[in-house]
Amino acid sequence: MQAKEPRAQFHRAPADERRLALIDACAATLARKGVHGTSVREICATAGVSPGLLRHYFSGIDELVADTYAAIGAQVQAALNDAVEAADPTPEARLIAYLTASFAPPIADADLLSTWLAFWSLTRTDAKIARLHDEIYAENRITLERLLDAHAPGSDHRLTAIALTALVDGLWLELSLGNAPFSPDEATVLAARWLAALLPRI
Amino acid sequence: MQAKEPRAQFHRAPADERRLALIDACAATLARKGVHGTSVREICATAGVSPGLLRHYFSGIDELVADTYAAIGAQVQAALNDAVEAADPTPEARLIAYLTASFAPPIADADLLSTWLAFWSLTRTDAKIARLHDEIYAENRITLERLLDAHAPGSDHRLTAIALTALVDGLWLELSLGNAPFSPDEATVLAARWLAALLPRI
DNA sequence: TTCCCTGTTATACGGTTGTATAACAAGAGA
DNA sequence: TCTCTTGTTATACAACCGTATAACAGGGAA
Repeated sequence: MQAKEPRAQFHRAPADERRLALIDACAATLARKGVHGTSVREICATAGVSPGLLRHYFSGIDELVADTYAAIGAQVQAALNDAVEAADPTPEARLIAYLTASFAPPIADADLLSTWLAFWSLTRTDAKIARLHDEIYAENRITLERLLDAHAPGSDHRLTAIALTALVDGLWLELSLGNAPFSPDEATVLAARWLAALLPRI
Repeated sequence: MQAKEPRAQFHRAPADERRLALIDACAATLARKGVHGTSVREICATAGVSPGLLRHYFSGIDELVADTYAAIGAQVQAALNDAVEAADPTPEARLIAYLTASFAPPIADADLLSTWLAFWSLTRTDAKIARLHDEIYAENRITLERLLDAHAPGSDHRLTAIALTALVDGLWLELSLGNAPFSPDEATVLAARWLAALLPRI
């Protein structure tokens, strides 16, 4: 005979804290199980919470994913900015630091890539995700253009920033996918070399 | 009252043809619906075939996806090679053609990107997909190194090929995601400029 | 201590998933 | 024309999906 299970104990958390826990759990699940394996139940299990609670804080799983994108995007941008601030205060060192931060943790990370791939793959079908993508990449590009301008003032760095972003993204992708035919150090060398080729000393 | 539906007419196809049709349908579904919306039923509906048939040709949906990756990868490599052969027969023109073919159809294509993202996202969890990825990228890199060597013989082009691949991948990604802040023509200009910076006249 | 609001859980629902299986019929070979 | 192989369909199944709802209980307010 089946004894009736007592209702599980639980803790009432402040709204902000619970929302953040769900966002973290969403990112972790996307990283570990991929888009395919990410469900309401899986996310809530990771967060240690009953499945129904998700809809108490979010209109649905789509909104949670979008909010997770925004949060992860901000984390990445913050990590990049931290790297810049930790570098020597010369324009060139700051620029190199910004470019090469993508080749070391926490940015070069298989989990982060898995999460990011999930966001990319939603860009086609979810307009909100597409808008977030545009915002995040625009901010990234503007930051890079500013650093380029500090290093070589006056000229137009739009295309240079676009190309450097593409290079870094491509190297980051291969590194994070695993089994890359080059090391993080080599990626750093490449970024520095290409920067020097494009921006000879003024 | 429900009249009993007559069994649908069907056509017996050669094995190769049916397998190919299912692979095409799988790619189309991944492109149109994303990983999330790609199911056995969806693929078979796209192929105009009953759901059970998939398992007559593949051990399951995972094997079909892997075979689709191999097929699409071969198509991409073929398109790149076609671009090279259509170019002027000078080493430089062939090299540029290889690099910039990624910025025009059929390679710069939102559908292809969606499919590719699905493959990438499976790399973590599916060892077969990971192995395919390594093979496809290794072949791509070797081809590029050969073209580089024809243009500037003698030196070691490993890192150059890696960097050019990363640059092209990054530009291709942004172009295919849509709303890129640059045009395909600008991407072509960038690839040519960076190539010139790395490989000054011999 | 008691009350009461509401964050949280448990459960239910219809729909979809991947796979298994048996019945059917297309179409080649005799 | 007939037979037989087998490619194909139809159906069934348990497990899972996202969401809706009502009952419960944590814990601050009084």
